[in-house]
Amino acid sequence: MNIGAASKASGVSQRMIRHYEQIGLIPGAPRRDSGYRDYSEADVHRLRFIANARDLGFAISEIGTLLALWSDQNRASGEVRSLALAHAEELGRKARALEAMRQTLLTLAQQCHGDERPDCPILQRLED
Amino acid sequence: MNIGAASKASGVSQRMIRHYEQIGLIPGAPRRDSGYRDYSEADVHRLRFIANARDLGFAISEIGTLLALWSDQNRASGEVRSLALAHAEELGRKARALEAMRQTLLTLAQQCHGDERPDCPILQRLED
DNA sequence: GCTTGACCCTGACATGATGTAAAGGTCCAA
DNA sequence: TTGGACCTTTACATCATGTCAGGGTCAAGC
Repeated sequence: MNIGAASKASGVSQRMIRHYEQIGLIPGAPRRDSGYRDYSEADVHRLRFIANARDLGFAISEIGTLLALWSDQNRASGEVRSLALAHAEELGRKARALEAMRQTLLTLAQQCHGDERPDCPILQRLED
Repeated sequence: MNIGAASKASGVSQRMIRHYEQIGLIPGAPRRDSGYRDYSEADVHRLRFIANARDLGFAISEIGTLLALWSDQNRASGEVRSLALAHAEELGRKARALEAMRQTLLTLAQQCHGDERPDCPILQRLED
């Protein structure tokens, strides 16, 4: 399977497939005489795994660990679980930070009459 | 005032002050004979404005608009308000996306016994 | 006056994940 | 055989920020 087909089947862009190969996240695909990369179903499976992990917000480095655990038949599920929980906590931190910014903005916007007059509590707050 | 003092007074790193100057977010500071940049209180004031806006998650391009509105005595507060509300909505979108990822992970982690056994619903989910 | 340490300058490289574009080789069907 | 769709590598861009190197400046103390 060429990289284009592997990309379509996995949902990972060609650009990122090559990138993952370059940074060592996935092994280099075997090449045909033409130099074209050749992918198997198992490769596509792994790429889909990566895409799913990205969709859950895991960073590339974490995905490296997940891939290692995935292919380790003797893994302890506790390891995967604590990695997931740590990541969930990090996501929560980020979400709360964004939400706090949002609340601040909503509060300020509420205090702003928002008409033609130049007077504006939002700008005043940014000044302090 | 040298850039170091301006940085301390405003909370913006020297690196970022130079960067903001380079991308045109702030005007270039006047130079002494030595080539050192020289900052006024007004400059520090503007830098603090930028730092506050960054803390509220505004992107540089948005801050450019905010700075223009800030220095426009004839601005309509409605403009600032709608910019802030649009940004708040964007923050909400991001926060909700992170929260959804987090919930998915927590649900999966709950279904994972998390012990020495290799069986793990989290990895199974990533496979699909 | 000289040294020393703290400060400043520019330029470059790095991050993380991804897109895009250029310049060129390959494959297949008509 | 030709055209179009595909592949290759390389390089540059994004966004905000850090850090480092190699060099100039300033001020205080000797």
